[in-house]
Amino acid sequence: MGSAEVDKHTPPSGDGAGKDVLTGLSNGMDRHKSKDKDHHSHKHKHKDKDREKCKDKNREKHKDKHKDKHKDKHKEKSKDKEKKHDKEDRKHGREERKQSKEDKKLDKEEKRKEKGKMKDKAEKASCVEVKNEPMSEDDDTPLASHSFSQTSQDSEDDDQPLSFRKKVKIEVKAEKPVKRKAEDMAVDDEDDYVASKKKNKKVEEKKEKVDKKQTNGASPTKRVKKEKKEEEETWKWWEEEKHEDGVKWKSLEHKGPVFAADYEPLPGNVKFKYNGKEMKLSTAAEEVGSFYAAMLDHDYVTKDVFNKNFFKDWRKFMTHSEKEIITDLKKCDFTHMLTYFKAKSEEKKNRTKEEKQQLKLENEETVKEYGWCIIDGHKQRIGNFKIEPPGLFRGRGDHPKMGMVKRRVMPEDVIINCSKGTAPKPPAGHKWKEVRHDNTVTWLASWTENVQGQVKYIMLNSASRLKGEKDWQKYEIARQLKDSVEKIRETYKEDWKSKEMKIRQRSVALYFIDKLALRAGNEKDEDQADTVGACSLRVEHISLHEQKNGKQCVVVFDFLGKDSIRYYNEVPVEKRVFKNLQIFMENKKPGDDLFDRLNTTIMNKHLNDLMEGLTAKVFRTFNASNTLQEQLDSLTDPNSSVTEKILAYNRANRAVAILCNHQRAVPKTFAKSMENLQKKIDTKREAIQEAEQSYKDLKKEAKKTGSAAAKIAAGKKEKQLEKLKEQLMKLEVQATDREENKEIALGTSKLNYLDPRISVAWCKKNGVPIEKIYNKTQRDKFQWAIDMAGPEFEF
DNA sequence: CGTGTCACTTAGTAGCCATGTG
DNA sequence: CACATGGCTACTAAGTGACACG
Repeated sequence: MGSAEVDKHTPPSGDGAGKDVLTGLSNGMDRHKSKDKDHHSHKHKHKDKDREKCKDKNREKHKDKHKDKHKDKHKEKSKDKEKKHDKEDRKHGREERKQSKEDKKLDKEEKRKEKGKMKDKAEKASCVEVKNEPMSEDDDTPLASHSFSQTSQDSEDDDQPLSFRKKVKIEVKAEKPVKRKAEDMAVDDEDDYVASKKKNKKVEEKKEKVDKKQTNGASPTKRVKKEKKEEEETWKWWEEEKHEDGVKWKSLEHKGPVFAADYEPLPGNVKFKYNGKEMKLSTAAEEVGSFYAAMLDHDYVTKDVFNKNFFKDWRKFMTHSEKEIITDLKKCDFTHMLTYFKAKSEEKKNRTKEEKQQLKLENEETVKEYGWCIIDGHKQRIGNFKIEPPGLFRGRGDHPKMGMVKRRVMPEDVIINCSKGTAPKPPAGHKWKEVRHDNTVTWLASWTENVQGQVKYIMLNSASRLKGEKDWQKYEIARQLKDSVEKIRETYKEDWKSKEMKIRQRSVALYFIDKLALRAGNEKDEDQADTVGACSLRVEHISLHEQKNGKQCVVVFDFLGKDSIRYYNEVPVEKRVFKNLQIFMENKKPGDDLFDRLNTTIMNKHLNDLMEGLTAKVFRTFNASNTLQEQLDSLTDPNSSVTEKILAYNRANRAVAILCNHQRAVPKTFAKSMENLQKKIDTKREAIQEAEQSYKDLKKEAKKTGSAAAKIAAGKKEKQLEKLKEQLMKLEVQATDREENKEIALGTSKLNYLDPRISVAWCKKNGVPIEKIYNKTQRDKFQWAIDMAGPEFEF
């Protein structure tokens, strides 16, 4: 992680903002962590007790987890590299945040008690007080000094800070024997299905072509025409009628997932040493130990949390006597194991062609057998048909669970979902955990992973109908937003003036979501990395500057978002927003929620009222696609070469990636490859000069002598020169492109945010082959768009 | 209503592999 | 032909958001 992570934490370049050295974190960060511990575990106990009431099964596990929590609490973190400063700071902030949340909680509880008595009074009072929340209109007086907190303190419930988010997740609970859905669903094999219970709200798209779809593309003529391979790949599902609401398929048949290969014990000559002495480990302990050994070169092993988690989990796999001996990870010597693994992978690389061929074939075989399913009569590719192999959990950022052992998944853990009567056979000697026939979901198989306790799914590939249709629908909603966004913007701007704190917070958060394409920011548990989005921003994540770099009312954002990617941005905002932020931050500690009366549920409920189907993430899609469209319109010169057009496209794409903060680690080989490219350019330049010279000479000579041969030679040279120039141009374009791209990932936006029809239309309009924009997988994923968008399509 | 569960999308990266180059 | 290099795919973590339940 190390270097990569550091890279990530540098501000994104290119949008003109954010070049500063990180400052934002300094505010109040030196605060102390401490005491929170007690509160914390207290909380846990409560929770757990409650839970035990309902589900006593998990008792043991929970106890176990308790211990974890305690131990993990004290992070000693001794030697730390400078680079980690800000991270450290964050951690402190977090500790404090926990603490302050605890405090708030207590506060609130007390209040609640009182409330009973004072209810009537409070109610009356609140009406008044709400109105009294300060919000200076246009005047310039800073509001920072106003005190609203007093009043709001005792005001009624709905203007109270939301209750505090804490909830320490259920640690991997034992599976409860779920069945329900499958059962109350009277599924009949062939083509009966239950209408969904969900209400629908969907985007009705044009679905005229009902005629075409006499049974699933079974029309023989069609088949014959397509013949050959990918007949199914050209299944134009987008011309067919949609399933009725909530139903995802009518028939589904597959072979079940592929399990990870069994563990192969190390050969006897590969030794593990403890405290300098060789030691033969039991198979289980060896397997888990080898996970660690294989990561010895990785940055993870320098992290305390990682080591601690690993060691603790590892011990669970040891025999009694091993446990007794191995008590300190530091005394473990895995180097021999690592050497062995390295040698093995080297060996792998050096395999002969035949061996490789053989392997490839075998691979193809399993894909053929397990990589496809038949859904509604069509063969479709499965996205991930292999079950995740065991290993060490690699959480991103400061993940409290990094290093924990991810257990091997057995058939007994796996739930199969398919049509009745088509269940795949479990591997010999095993049974499935369950077979269900739920056609309201899209997954083929699922299991619960032990580290985070989340369900993992086997689903279809993105080229499939199931995924494609959803994707299409996503963009349709985004386009709808385009139509109403102006009104929505007016509304939230109006709301900045609202008397009600809650509404002002909501409107400011929405402004961020819209303007900056921030994510919604759901609440997170304490046992996940500490990252935020719009609704979960904390005071410590922004700083306000009346004046910065010649701009007024600048808000500096500096926080870790999804995947612990840093978001840094300096944004000039409207005065009203600025003032509101000042108020929101008043009397709060750095670790407190900026929008304490807001969460994503509230936000999304509001959004849904504004437009059916609207949620926070739609803004990201909309803004991304809209930006692309605008950028393409303005950057594309219809008279330029294809190369230049592609550069323009990439630039537009890049603008979106910057908007969405899609970063990547600078490729390790970047500097070198850049150098090489530069060299090439230089050589090319020289070549051009030479060519120019000899061209001139030839021309002169031709003029002088008038000989036809000389003329021809000159003409040839001219052509050559042109060619060279073109090559140079290409190289230069490539260089710029690469430089501008070094820490920006274009793929994510291309794949998830940009309506493919925009790109398709652009290609068609500008005579750019679609292959220049989309590779094979991408073309597969976007078949629908490629097929239906003409050059005139506009987002 | 708060909380947990479930399903599904979005995300970055490791490492494989095709490809071009010297 | 060996090798570097960049592109792509597979992988899986980490989000969002709907809904059920007590």
